[in-house]
Amino acid sequence: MNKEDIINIMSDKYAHLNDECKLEFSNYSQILTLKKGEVLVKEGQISDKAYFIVDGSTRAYYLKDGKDITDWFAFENDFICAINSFFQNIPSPHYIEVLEETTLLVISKDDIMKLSDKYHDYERLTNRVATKTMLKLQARIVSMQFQTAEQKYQNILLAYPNITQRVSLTHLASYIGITLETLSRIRKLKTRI
Amino acid sequence: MNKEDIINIMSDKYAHLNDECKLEFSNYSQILTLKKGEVLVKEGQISDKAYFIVDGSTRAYYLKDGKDITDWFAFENDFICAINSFFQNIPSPHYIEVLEETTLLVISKDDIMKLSDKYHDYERLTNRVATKTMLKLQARIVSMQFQTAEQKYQNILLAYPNITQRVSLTHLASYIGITLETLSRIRKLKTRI
DNA sequence: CGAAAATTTGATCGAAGTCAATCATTGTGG
DNA sequence: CCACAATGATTGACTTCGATCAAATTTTCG
Repeated sequence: MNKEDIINIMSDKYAHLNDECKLEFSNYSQILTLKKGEVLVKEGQISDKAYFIVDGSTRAYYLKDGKDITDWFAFENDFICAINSFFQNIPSPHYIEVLEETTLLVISKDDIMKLSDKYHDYERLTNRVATKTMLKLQARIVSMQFQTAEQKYQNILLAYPNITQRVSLTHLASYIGITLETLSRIRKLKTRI
Repeated sequence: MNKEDIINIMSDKYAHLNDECKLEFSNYSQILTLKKGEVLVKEGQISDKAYFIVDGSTRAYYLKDGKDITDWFAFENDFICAINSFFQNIPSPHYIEVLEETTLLVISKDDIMKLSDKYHDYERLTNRVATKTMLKLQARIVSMQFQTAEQKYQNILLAYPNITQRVSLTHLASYIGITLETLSRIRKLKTRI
């Protein structure tokens, strides 16, 4: 896929961009293809890049006391960045890695800021991305606070019906805030009933 | 305080607004003063209003199986709205109430959208509000996922050192996702040591 | 094919929840 | 301005869900 097509998808999904804005965005961004397991961001690094997933999947995770905890998945037509580092210019607590062969569009924060200052359309697009992310985080807090391990699992299946085919149960369990063992037991019960 | 002063504070805190934009915002917004316990939004209501707290405090909460769970506090110079209802035009799962005598600036979603479409400055301001909220939610997820009840309490004290003087322990406990009894026990230990 | 990674299964434990009974503080009407 | 009801906070006894630790089994892939 070429950059213009990708930017059109983005424009359709988030907010309309005028032609001049699209063109300039195209000039500022690069297409990147990575193999499974390759790393976009490492812990401790200050990352000023945002990634739009054209095809494939990625996850952000931390190592908390040696344990690998997935904090975010991003699939086709999603954005991902090292959220704390990107917005607060601090060392990233997250790693970001690619879960399969993945094609991305990369743009730097500087360029996003230039585009946002110059084009109202682009400011609107980043606003929509932030707002959608905000709503998703809000829903996740409700899920974490009120749901049992089993409800959390059912809930993620509703949002992403085929997620178990795309990510390992280890990553999925840590994402919904339960242990791998508990997830395994929940799944066992479900197939029985 | 008059509207112009309030809008200047908002412009300073979030993103600069030009004079024309400030003036128009002033025309679209209303000052409202409420007494302790008065309600801004009720569960089930579709709320299209955003509130900027000039002075006082508010909280958003749900009734989950009869239990009152605080989901958000807003103090001076914070925004608050019924986040799900406002952005997705659905019945609000939240109530929003005023915790003490509180002065607010109210603006409707329609007017926010008009201002955002017309003024790049205003779009930028709403973008900043969404981004800040997103980062706060993200931090809260990390806190909920990794911290013990005691760490959650220490954590909220770091962010809001005098929060226990402004909100009841009942509300605080539910906000950090622990029971009132557990919070009480944590506080007892701390004063002893 | 065989090693490494992922998942399942089992046994045990503990942090925090629940339920229940005071105790303390606050605010209002007589 | 006090009484006392209502609300908020503390304390205790007990329970539970899901974590942890450990081992076995299955899957993946070089």
